[in-house]
Amino acid sequence: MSHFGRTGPPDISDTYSLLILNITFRTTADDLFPLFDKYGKVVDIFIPKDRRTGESRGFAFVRYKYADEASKAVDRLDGRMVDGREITVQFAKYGPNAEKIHKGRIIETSPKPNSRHRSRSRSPRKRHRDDYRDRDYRRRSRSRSYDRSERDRYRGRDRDYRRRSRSRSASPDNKSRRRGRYDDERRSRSPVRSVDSLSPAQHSPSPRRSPSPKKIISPQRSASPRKSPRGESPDNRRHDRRSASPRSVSPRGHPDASRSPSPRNSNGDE
DNA sequence: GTTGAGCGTT
Repeated sequence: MSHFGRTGPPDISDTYSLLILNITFRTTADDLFPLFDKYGKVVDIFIPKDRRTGESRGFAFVRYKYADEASKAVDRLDGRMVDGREITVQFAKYGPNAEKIHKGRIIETSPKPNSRHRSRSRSPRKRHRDDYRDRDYRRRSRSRSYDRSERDRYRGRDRDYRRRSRSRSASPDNKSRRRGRYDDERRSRSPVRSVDSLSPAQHSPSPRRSPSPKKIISPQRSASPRKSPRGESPDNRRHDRRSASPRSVSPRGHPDASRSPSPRNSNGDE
């Protein structure tokens, strides 16, 4: 059952490969096997997974032993609802090594080395989901050496690079525009570490909220530092830094109240 | 935890 795809290509000499598209990211070979096996002898089922996340990429390859059975499976299973999605079943056009395939069967061995490596003239794709992947990988790319070496090993396979070759080189405007909601979430909690990297001076409850850093000490504040119930909240501090105008904004909406406590203190107190 | 055009591994 689960042995599909784990032992490598068992026998591609006389098999007919079917490409299954639009399967869910949770669909496994075990889920597909009973379906396809009903229409013929299934030699192998392979679901390409992402090397980094290990998740399914959303399509699968089913290899039949006989062409007529494969053809029948295409006819019967194409458009079939699997796991809530309508799958697309068709004969594979390319082999594992970029061989040309006719009706799922390899009719040509790997192309000449000096010739064009990959004659896969595919229509331009958009790959918008690379955005999430890219940021996701960078996040867990703590060990770059592993990720790097892994990519090197698979260098030459455009399908491994097609997803990476698009971003990075895009204009900054484009990048910011293509950010999805996931990026927003990440940025939302980014400030957290910013606070962590702040200097200790900013960590302490900042009594200096007046525009004049020199005269930060106020007698009233020193005498009653607890006057403001939320004046020492870390969240408040962070908010102040962003607002850059803490005193101009009063919780009650009275700007005068902020400065009224000691208008002369600001200049006469020292 | 999410997503959705397409062609593949120990």
